[in-house]
Amino acid sequence: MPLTISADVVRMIPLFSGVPEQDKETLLSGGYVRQCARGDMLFAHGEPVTHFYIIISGMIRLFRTSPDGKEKTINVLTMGQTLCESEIFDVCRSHRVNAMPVEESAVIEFPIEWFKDAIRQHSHVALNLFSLIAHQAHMAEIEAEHQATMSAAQLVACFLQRLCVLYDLNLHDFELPYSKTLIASRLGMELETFSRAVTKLKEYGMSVRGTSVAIHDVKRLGGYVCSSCSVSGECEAYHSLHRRQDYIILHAEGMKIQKF
Amino acid sequence: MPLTISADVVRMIPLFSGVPEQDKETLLSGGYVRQCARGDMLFAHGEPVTHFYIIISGMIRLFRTSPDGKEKTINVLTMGQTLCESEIFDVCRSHRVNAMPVEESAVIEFPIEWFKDAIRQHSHVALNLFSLIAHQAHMAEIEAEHQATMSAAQLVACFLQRLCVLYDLNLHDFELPYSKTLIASRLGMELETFSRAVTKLKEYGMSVRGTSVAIHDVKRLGGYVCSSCSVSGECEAYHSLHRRQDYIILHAEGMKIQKF
DNA sequence: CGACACTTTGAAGACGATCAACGCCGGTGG
DNA sequence: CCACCGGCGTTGATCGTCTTCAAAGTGTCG
Repeated sequence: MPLTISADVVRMIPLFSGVPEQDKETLLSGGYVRQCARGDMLFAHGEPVTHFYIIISGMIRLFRTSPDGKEKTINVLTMGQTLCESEIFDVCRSHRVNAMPVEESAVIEFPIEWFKDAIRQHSHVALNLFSLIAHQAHMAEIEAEHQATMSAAQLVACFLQRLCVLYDLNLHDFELPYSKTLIASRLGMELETFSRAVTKLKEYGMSVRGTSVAIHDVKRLGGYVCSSCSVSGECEAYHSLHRRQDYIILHAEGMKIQKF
Repeated sequence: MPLTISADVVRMIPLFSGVPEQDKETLLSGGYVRQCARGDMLFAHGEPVTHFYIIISGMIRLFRTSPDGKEKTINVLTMGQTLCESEIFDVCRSHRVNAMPVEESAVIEFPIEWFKDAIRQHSHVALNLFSLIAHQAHMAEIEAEHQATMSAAQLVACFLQRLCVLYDLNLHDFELPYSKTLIASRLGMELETFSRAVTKLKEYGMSVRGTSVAIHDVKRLGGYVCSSCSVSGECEAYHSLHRRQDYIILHAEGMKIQKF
């Protein structure tokens, strides 16, 4: 059954940013709320794409399995974020990833045909979806570049600082939003490698105790660098605290120079 | 000055696929042809984004430079492909990459405001642009996953087979479209590593002599696997020869098992 | 023929994966 | 209350892979 979603949650949905309240209601009324327990599959790689999803609570992990049984986490999504943005437009109508809640979660699901029709009639949402996908493409490119050029320690330093931007956390003292095992998998490295990377980063002004992290010296860790001006180096630390995901650390410079 | 572009070239532009001839003409009339010599910069990382580009001849390399002076090639584009698809929508109005012709090239350039206006009036083009960006996002994700999970030899095997699909080459005998140095940089590895990877692949049914490559045994190299059905393994080799870029090798299975 | 760009090969070193052992903690059952 | 267990994370040792540096080989074009 359609269900009223708390206004706080609706405000967290980037897809709806700037969209008139009335349109949001119309759109939400076409969705059904689905609860999903930790470990259930929301959908699996290869299954036909039937819905578009908006997460309203919890945390969902996207991952792929390789033939030798290893799992690579593609991303971890939380409240307000969406699933299958580009899959619903793919000529090949099946899921490209597995989606599984890390913890008890709830999503709103929209039948794809209904949803495609809806965005045709709500151009503002279409535009948001467009910039969302454009942004994802950008981030994925950066990700690929990082994987190809950065050391494990750099990847970790970069990721943790981006986490702070994304979740609006206080750099100088925050809690990891999910387990180290999950972070390691997200970064495409082994848990042991992650653990050692963290140890290394302690020499660079970062302390970690369980899930509590404190980054004392941002600049020593590489600092925030806007992906668009990293060449000229005009970006300042904290440039990124505007909760803009496209500010990322492109190069943890200090670390590279000091070759730890 | 606006210039008439050969119909053959226009047919190669995915952005225009399915668009009425008349609309193509209208759109093209808003662009100016720009010649660009090998080694010139078409635009540089950090500069303001002023145009949208369609390549009409030659080959253009996108790359970024890290603070320690290393260059990472993001992609190599040829006739029919476009530049700055998502950059023109970015809130941060500056280039995210450097663009430099590998060889004498020509592009049509459109002032971004004019172009944005044009796609508003040509919904078919807008839709094409949308699916182009969605596809790029997908490929970038795959790329990041590959970088994180594949060995150098697997990356090379995968890349070469994708090249054949992309450029419609005969797997059993084709010429590399660009230098090994460029391919290595594109794959984020050193030239030496690339060279050794190729040597290794010779044991797996591939011969390379200069720029001539022949893949004798596709299945031994990992084969083509559709990214959407790789789990079930129902895809056949040659599944991908339909010149569909979204068919890629997700896992070079044989190679992994044989652990070369 | 020589200059130069491009590529290959070898040897040494850095880095990450893997395997194994152990510590820590929260929960369950006796 | 304690013993046991399983999930999670750390640490150490070893091994394979990729980078780096150095040298030599190949090819093309003037």
